[in-house]
This record gives sequence, C-alpha cells and structure tokens, in this order.
Amino acid sequence: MRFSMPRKLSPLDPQRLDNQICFAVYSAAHAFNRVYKPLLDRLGLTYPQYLVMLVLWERDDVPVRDIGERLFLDSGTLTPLLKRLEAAHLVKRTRSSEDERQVLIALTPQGHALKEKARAVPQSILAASDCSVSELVAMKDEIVALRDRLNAVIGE
Amino acid sequence: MRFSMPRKLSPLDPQRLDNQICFAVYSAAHAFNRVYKPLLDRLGLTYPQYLVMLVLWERDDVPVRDIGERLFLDSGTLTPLLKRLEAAHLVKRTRSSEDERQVLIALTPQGHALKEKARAVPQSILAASDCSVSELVAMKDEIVALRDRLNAVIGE
DNA sequence: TCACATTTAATTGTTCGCAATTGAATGTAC
DNA sequence: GTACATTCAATTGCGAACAATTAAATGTGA
Repeated sequence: MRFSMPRKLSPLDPQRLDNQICFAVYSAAHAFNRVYKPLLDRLGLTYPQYLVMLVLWERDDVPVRDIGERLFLDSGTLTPLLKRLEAAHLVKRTRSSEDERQVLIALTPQGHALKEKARAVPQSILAASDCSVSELVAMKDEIVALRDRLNAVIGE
Repeated sequence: MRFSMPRKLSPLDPQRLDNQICFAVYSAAHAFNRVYKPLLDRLGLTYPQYLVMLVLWERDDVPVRDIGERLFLDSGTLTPLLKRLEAAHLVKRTRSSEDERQVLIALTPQGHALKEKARAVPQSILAASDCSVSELVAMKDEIVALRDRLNAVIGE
C-alpha cells in the first residue's frame, strides 16, 4: 500500500484558499468598498446607499420591491437603509394610493442634485482599477454571467 | 447653442448601475454567499467562518493578525467570529507566552475533523458555477489582480 | 360574499465589516 | 533605565445582509 501525498501541499488543492474564486470575488468586493469609502464619505453615502441612488437616478418613484430586484436585496436590508436616506433628505417614502401595500421611493430635489456631485466617482474608480475600460467591461460581463448562473441555481 | 443628449439614455453612461464592475463584483459575492449557505449550514459555519477555517486548515497555531492579513479582515471582525468558533469547539484561543499581546488560534480535534466533512463543498460550488475549471481559474486570476491593484491604491 | 392564498413592507434577531478607541505588552531612543 | 512610540487584540457603535415572522392589502375561487 502506497502513501498518498498530503493534500495540503498540492498547489491544485481545491480546499486551498487561494484556489477559490469565491474568495477572490469576496475580497475584491471588500477592496472596492475600501476604495469607494473616501469618495462616498464626501457625498454622505455608504456603498449600498450609493447603489440605491444609482437605481433611483435611472428611474425613481418606484416601489421598494423594484429596487430590491435590481440590487438582489430584500426589505430587511432596504427598509432601514431607505429610512436613513429619507432622514438625510435624499428620498421620500410614500405609500401608493393604487396599492396600499407598496411604498414608492421618490428622489427629493437634493437627491436629484446629488447625481451631479457623484459624477466624478466612476472615473476615480476607473483610475484606481489601473486597467483599460475594455478589459474592465470584459471582466464585468464575465462576472455578471457567473453571478447569473449562480442565481439560477439558487432558484431551484 | 445645442442641447446635449440626456446622459440617462446613453448605454455607455458610467453612472449606469449595469455598467459598473463594482456592482458586478458586489452582487456576485452575494450570489456566492447564497449558494454556500445551505452547504455550510450542514457544517454549522457561516461563509466568513468557513474562510477562517480554510486558513487554519492550511496552518493553525497562528496569531489573529495572520488570519486577518490573509483574509483582509481586522480584529473588530475576527475577535467575535473566533469567539463563536471557540464556542462551537472548533478552535482554541490561547495567549502566546512569548508575546503576550498575541492570541494564537489552534484547531481542536473537531476543527481538524471538519476539514474532511467540508471536502465536498468546492465541487458543489464548481457545479453551481456551471463553468470549466480553466475558465474559473482564469477569472480568479484576473479578479485577484484587480483586487491587488485596488488594495495598492488604498495603501497610499 | 366569504374563505383562503398571495403580495408587500416592516420587524426581530444574528452575524459580518469597519472606524475609532482602549489597554496591555513590547520595542526603541536617549 | 526611563520616556516614548508601536504593536496587538478587544471593545463600542453603526450600517449592512439575511432568515423568519408579522400584519395589512390585494387577488382568487367556490
């Protein structure tokens, strides 16, 4: 009987941290968050709040549910976050008259105005990425495709 | 004087949510987390706890600081997490006798044993990714390179 | 109409993640 | 060898993230 190699030493060990794409994604997400932090501090936003604002700058007066579907977040996350945005006078929460179950989220004038102040953010991120736009777009598309395959599995 | 196109309609608008690689990474990280959840529930671990166990399965009896450097996490995150792993009898926390500032984290026999039970996890993730190993490795390397460039900017 | 299911947000409780601070141990300069 | 700075983990406080539950509004079927 032969001894097997200790798996720990194999560079291809699927249990090694550095071989896991999930950790690459996880740690990259945190790295992005740290780069965004000082930029968003000036706007008075956290990163998840910035994502909500991006959604609303495209179209506002939408129910909480629409924002959640766009960002893959549920009401347990969004309700308190939106209340903080309301406290910051960036959005207004109004219960829909047509369907009293829905709460519609609309931008305030300050909320709209913040879009202009936020325009410099994406280019700062691009600079920090130290990478061509075409490379970033290609990576983004690959990551989105992977995300969508993962989400498809969850729905089973 | 001409009117400019409303930026909102441009598919290349850098302020559009779907054009941002950071959101791709952010949402992919959450998708991974949701795929991992049922697998790790059986092991009694959360995803960040699983990452700590991966580090310790490679080498244990290491200070908290080493785990933090490996995972890009600080003591504010790790201290309570490690206390929960200790409460689950997976690790033991001991203050170093050579340097009383350090707390060394060692696996218990149950902590070591869990590695075998966790061996099926990476292949389940691979299956959910619905992607060839070589493609995943290529993506992982790109994402790690991006993460490291972002982290380099933070240190400035 | 009336029972029942579905939809929608809000709520509660647990766990991350990080900034900022604290306190103890260690290292360094003079 | 005594000030001073540095290192390390722990702590506090706040904002996500999500599971599970609740409550109200709406939809559906008999």
